[in-house]
Amino acid sequence: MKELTVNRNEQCACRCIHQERVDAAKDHALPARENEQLAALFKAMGDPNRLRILWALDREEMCVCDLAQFIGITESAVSHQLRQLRQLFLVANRREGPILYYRLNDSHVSALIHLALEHLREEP
Amino acid sequence: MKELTVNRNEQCACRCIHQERVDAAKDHALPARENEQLAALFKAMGDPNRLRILWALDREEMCVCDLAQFIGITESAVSHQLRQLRQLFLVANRREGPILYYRLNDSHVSALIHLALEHLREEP
DNA sequence: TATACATATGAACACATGCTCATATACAAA
DNA sequence: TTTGTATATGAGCATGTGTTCATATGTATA
Repeated sequence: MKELTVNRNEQCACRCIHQERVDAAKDHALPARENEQLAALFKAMGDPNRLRILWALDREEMCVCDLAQFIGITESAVSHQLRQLRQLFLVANRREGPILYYRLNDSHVSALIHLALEHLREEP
Repeated sequence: MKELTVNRNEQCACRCIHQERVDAAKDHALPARENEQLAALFKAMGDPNRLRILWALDREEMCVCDLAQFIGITESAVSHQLRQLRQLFLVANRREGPILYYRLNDSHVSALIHLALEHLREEP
């Protein structure tokens, strides 16, 4: 937090126009922790390769090397990305022998992607 | 694109298990351009301060210095973030004298946030 | 056990990002 | 025009991020 206008002494540091709006916004703000989690969720979906992974898994489950070949990056890179997605509960996996099959973890992820696509397709 | 197993000569460079899944994923993949735009949209929503801005504007329109005081960063920082959000059509503004009032640009943004919140609140 | 394969992990590096500061632009009133 | 206010923009910097490479872990088969 930083003061905004401190050129002369004894001047009000707040040059905000609508204090009541600021107060109302603070009252209705998301709890800090929830805000961070929500941002982390969107950020996770905000990388082109991670989004490709999610989009592909929305159709059918795939293993790491499938995804690597699909996207055109190393399996290591895919594995790193999948870890992020796992930690945020965006994807889950099941083991079948040595192979891990990844899938979307819940229907919200798919719904988020399709809703965002609607937004895109309405703009010029 | 990189070959994955090239230890011995004459070996197949593809060690992917399910070629048919890879092909199907490629068939159904989003066009590259749309994928980039979609990722950019989520990325824009994936920063804690930008998300605070969007959350606040979902209630009522606010000007730059309101937002700056609400969040606790400089007006310059808010302005930089608003530019990003503007360029992606997440927010719009209207001028009233010297003051610019910002608002959410369409209802999808609000819907996206609330849908994502549902996802959050279902996980442990 | 030994070998092969699928995946995970850690280190390192190039690049992107968000902030502040300084400065520019835009509008309104004197 | 001049002054004041609201916002925008560019530069610079510290931090974060995504990738690859090297290596470790885990599982099945010989």
